[in-house]
Amino acid sequence: MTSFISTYENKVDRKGRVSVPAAYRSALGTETYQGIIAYPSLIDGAIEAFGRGMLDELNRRKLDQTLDGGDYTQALVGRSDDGLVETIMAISSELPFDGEGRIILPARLTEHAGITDRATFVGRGTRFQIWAPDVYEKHQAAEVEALRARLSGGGIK
Amino acid sequence: MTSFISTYENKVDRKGRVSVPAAYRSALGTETYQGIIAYPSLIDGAIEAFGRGMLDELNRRKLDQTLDGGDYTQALVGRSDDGLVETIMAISSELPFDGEGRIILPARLTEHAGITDRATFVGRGTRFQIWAPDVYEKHQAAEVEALRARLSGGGIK
DNA sequence: TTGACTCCCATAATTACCCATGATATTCCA
DNA sequence: TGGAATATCATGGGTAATTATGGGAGTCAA
Repeated sequence: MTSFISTYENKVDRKGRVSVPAAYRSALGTETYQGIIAYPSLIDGAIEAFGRGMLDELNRRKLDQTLDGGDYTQALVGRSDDGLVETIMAISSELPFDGEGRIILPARLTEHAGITDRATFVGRGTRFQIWAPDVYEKHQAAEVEALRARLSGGGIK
Repeated sequence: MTSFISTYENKVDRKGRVSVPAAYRSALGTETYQGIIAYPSLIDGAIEAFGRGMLDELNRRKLDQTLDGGDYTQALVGRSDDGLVETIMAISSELPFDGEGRIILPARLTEHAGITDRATFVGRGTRFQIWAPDVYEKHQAAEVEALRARLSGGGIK
């Protein structure tokens, strides 16, 4: 199972290139396509990213579900109720690695995330995010604080 | 089931390496990945650690749950729970063993725990903690005292 | 030409890998 | 059963490989 964990802050050079952390690249190692899939987060001011394997898995399970449910129209024509997967496909970019494991972030994505010369890669298990460092720092502090409050309340062992 | 017990105090050398107690390593023996997962405790001034198997299990269950339920929204945008797994993934580090069963503690973690040249490994059953020896000593004394007070008061049945 | 992009090479810092040592344990066998 | 041979462990250090980063040369299209 590919698994993205930990956070890394890397530089974005003047050509717009940024190294994908080696740990993430090796997590993607088994995949044939050398690169990542990315799209602007629908919730956070960040970039969402994952491997092609994850994309295929999503499509496969979605197809299974529609076929098993007898919804052939949906399977063939590709229309679902919420259209989320189709929408994600539409707004996603394929970002191939160069020889050194770097990608070029399209302007559309850096603008959404407010990324200029530095980028923070944040592991989320099955996928990862790319943030502007200062934005992420605030977001993360709030996230941890909420979790800590919940833990001290005895919610998790 | 992997099970960590007892405490050990080991040296942190000038390269930042520290031996994981052999008893803990053999408890992890069945796992394919040779190393541990660690993150700063949200409650104590210590490092929390466990095997890779536990992390994968967390991820797998989360992914299956969201995809099998047809909840692509959660799988894609990551709001399938209140953020616990997401946050743990972000603040965790993957620490692989070298040939001698040592790990390198990232600065982020040693600073959180106040660890400099020595580290105390504390078994907690399914997981273990890493403390600065002097900090742990005080913490442990207080913990024992609280427990003693509770027991003598007849609070436990 | 001017960008935008890909491929290739260079480098400093970090990390991984290998071997060595002393201190404990453990095994073996006469 | 006593004691030597053998393992295991924590620790230290040297060296090769990897990583993140920067820049130049070549390609293609407008």
